[in-house]
Amino acid sequence: MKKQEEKEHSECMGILRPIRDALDVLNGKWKLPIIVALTFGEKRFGEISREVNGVTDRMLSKELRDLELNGLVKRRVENTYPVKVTYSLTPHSESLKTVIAALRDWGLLHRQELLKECSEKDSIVESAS
Amino acid sequence: MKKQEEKEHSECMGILRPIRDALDVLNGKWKLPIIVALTFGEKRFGEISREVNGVTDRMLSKELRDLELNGLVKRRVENTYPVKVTYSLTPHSESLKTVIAALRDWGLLHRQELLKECSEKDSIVESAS
DNA sequence: CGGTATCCGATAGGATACTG
DNA sequence: CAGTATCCTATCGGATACCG
Repeated sequence: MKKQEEKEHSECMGILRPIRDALDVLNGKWKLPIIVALTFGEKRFGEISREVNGVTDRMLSKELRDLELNGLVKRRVENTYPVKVTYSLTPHSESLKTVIAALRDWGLLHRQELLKECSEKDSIVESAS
Repeated sequence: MKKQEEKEHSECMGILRPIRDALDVLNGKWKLPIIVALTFGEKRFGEISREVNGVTDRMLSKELRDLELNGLVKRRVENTYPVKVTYSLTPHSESLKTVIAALRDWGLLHRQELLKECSEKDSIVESAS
């Protein structure tokens, strides 16, 4: 039985790892907003900064580097003066769309569910009063 | 044109909110492991504690409360002595399975992609040496 | 058994100033 | 323009002790 439990555990880990990978790639306050901003076409640092409302240069810089390391964003530098840097989504980032759609759909469904629960609780409170 | 930009922004926010909701529900180091543990059937606090490797009582308690508030986990108390508390997944949590599957699939795909990029970089380094 | 209370270090992220 | 450096706060999560 010990063997069985260990097997169950390692199976869990194997299942969990790719899910964690995916969540980690999307996690953080600004990654999604940045990705969405870039879906409208390639943009320069300053443009993204203006379109993603509230992001600081520091965070934008950091998150863009993260996304680039994950192969979702391409950084291109033009050696003009001043330097012009443009960011764009990679082909690989296309594969994210299904995931994002799944998250969005569930997010909407979930909100409905919470409202439903809420109104059920309300009616219980009402009937108790 | 200002109007257009504002419209674009609010549309982004509308798209982003449910995605963030979904991500927030799954976020945290222990939520997924706990959910997976409970897919094998309803379990007691101590059982989950043992099966989810490395989690502390504090975190388990907190995350279970979070999951319950989000309507994904049901907490049932039996008034025996000592008290027996069992946790189980709700019907609503079933709807998560598609999302988790999407995340897992993409996580696996993404790992392949990173390996591919890596080997491409390697061959560039090799050809440069 | 099923937690809570307290403390602590690590990390995420914001504000501001500065640079090639 | 496209960032970096520095500092600061808040939240996350671990360790340990305790409780009904």
